[in-house]
Amino acid sequence: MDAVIPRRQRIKQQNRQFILDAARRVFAEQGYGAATIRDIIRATPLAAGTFYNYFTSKEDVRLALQAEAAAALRPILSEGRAQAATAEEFLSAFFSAAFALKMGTGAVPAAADLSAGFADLRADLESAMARGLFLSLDAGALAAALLAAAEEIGGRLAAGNGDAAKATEEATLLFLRGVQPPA
Amino acid sequence: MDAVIPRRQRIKQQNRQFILDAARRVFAEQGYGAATIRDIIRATPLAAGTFYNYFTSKEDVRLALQAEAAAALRPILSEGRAQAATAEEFLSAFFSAAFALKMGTGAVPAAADLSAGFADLRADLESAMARGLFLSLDAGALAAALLAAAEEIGGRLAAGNGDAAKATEEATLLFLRGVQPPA
Amino acid sequence: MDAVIPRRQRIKQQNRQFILDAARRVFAEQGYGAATIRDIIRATPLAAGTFYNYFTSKEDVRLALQAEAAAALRPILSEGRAQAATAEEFLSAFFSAAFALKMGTGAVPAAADLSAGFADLRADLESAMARGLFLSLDAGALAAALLAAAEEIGGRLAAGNGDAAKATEEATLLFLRGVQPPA
Amino acid sequence: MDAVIPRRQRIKQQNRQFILDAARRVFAEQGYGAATIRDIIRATPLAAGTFYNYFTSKEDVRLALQAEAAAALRPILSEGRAQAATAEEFLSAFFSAAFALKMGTGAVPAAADLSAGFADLRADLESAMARGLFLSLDAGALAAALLAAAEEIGGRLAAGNGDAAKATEEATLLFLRGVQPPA
DNA sequence: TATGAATGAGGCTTCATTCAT
DNA sequence: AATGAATGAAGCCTCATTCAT
Repeated sequence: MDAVIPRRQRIKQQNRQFILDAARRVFAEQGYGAATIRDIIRATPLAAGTFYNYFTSKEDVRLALQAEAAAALRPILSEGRAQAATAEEFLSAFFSAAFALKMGTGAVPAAADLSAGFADLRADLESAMARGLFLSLDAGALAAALLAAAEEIGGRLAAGNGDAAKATEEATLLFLRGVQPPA
Repeated sequence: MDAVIPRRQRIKQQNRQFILDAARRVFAEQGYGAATIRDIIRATPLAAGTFYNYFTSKEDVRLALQAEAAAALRPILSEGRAQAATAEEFLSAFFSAAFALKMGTGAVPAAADLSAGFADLRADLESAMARGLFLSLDAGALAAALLAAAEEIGGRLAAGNGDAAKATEEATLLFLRGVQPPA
Repeated sequence: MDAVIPRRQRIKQQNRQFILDAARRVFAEQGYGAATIRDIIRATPLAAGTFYNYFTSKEDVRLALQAEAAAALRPILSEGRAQAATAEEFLSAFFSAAFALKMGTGAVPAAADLSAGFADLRADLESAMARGLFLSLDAGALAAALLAAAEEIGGRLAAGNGDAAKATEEATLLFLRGVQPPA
Repeated sequence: MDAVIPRRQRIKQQNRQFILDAARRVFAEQGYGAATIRDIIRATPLAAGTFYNYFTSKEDVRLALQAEAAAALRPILSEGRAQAATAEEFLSAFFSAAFALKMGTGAVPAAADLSAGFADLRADLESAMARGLFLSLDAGALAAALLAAAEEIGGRLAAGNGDAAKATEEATLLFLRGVQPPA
């Protein structure tokens, strides 16, 4: 027999999700700063006052959204990296997952903000450096560079047309061997 | 004989600059979306109505600011790259100029948005690839990756503590040779 | 056999009292006008909707509170006056009881609004005038003056520091013999 | 030639007065706590936002109103008392002025809140006590009692029908000689 | 051309009240 | 009865914009 979830609670959960989904759309369209709470509830079947039964401010929604994204991104972004035996596998896994996310082909709601994965990526990089997979660089800076590059290139893929596989390959090579032609 | 600029016109020019400078500060502090025209004029010695003698909207100011930034950034970001004889020189010149800008040590007002230099960088990269300085990659993607990395790492430098010289060196090496340890 | 009060009814009585007590506090703190029904229920362990099982409006609560206060004040304020043989005893009994109430040392919940005792005081005064204890004045005006003075001076006692006994004596003399120094 | 007051400034002054007058009416009708800023501007020919060009809050208006009342009341309430040679003259001058104010027969806008005169009255009383006109009592308590009585009795006069002259006489006698019948 | 007050739309938040559970 | 979430009206305040001076 299925779990008997009380109806009230189910609706509460659903309304909360209405707001989060609407906020994701609105933030993506207008940017966080320009978005208003009214914009969010207007993108919802709920009444104005109902917003405050779930969140206290726009910032509050953003934090919830971030937590949600982090929870969803973490396993996807991390899975390939943990098993990577070489730097190439690591980078390839990272860019592949990141581009999939940005292009919405992943299982994760669109408008994913990769920055949610910063801490994980950094930790994975430090671990990989310790294992000798990577040169020892500033892991924070490298994580920032990888995420920023993935975000930008991924955005370009998502916006126009582009081949995620080829982009993954190029990005991997870029960060693997750099731009210097072989001597 | 020096140019005789009528007094009226000089004041006009000055007021326009008041608004642009205030807008740069305000946009940097609050983000473009969250900023209001009132915020801008409040950061100015001018009266509310005066804004509309110079600009028609917040967007209008943003475009002017972008044009200004592009004009100011172009020579600074480009100068070293044009003369670069090797990829290393090219990258080093780029990151050095970019970090200087982000840290406000450059001659350009802070809060510089590096994206204004995208088109130039891309062109420089294509030229460098043609000359064999760089591997032939997607120049757009590479420009995006370089700018994004510079923006992120530069932001980290500006925010906390960091050594621009060392960051320049690391970033240069990262993009020059990649992360793969020598065989 | 003791009265067997059904449990249900006991709880109902208790909830009603919760609301009345909370309302007294809230009205005292914010004033009747500024207080909201939400303020009242928030000062209660009850849920929002429950309020409407007991009262229909803020005004409704106020009336109930007033009736309660009148019922509680009446015997206290009246007891001494009824037996007073002289004007001095009358006034002394009145001020003593009033100040005790205002200072919360009486048996009655604080924040007592003395105006609830107006009608009684007026009647007592008329009776006392008829007995020749008092000069024949406008009993309504005198009652108003006595209550207002007691309220003000009592408020001063409750707020700051003050000696109720001394204040009672002074107020009694003030209204007994007036401010004129003996010839 | 008359003073040339710039038109803009005249209108500003007028609008400020619109708001103050409206606020006085609204506070008198609904009480300060229950009144809303919207109520005030609705009682005005001005637009909603205009309120904030003049005041920052309801409290701000109240303070301005109080200052205005104090400025208007001070000379009226004080004039007779300063010259009073006897306690009777003092009290008579006080009650006469106070009742005139409350009944709106004075030159001062109605809804006057006598409490604005507290500090002055207290000072006058202390001075009168020093001159031996009054018994030495707690001047603060006496001022409170007089104002409260004047407010209450004055309110009764204003509300219903009443003879201010007779009320003045009775109140004067009450505070002059007290309620005790002559032995 | 600069000023700054007026305007009313619209965003934020809380409220009274209802009603399914 | 008690609960507490939903509703939308309404209060608070700031905004973009206009326009008389």
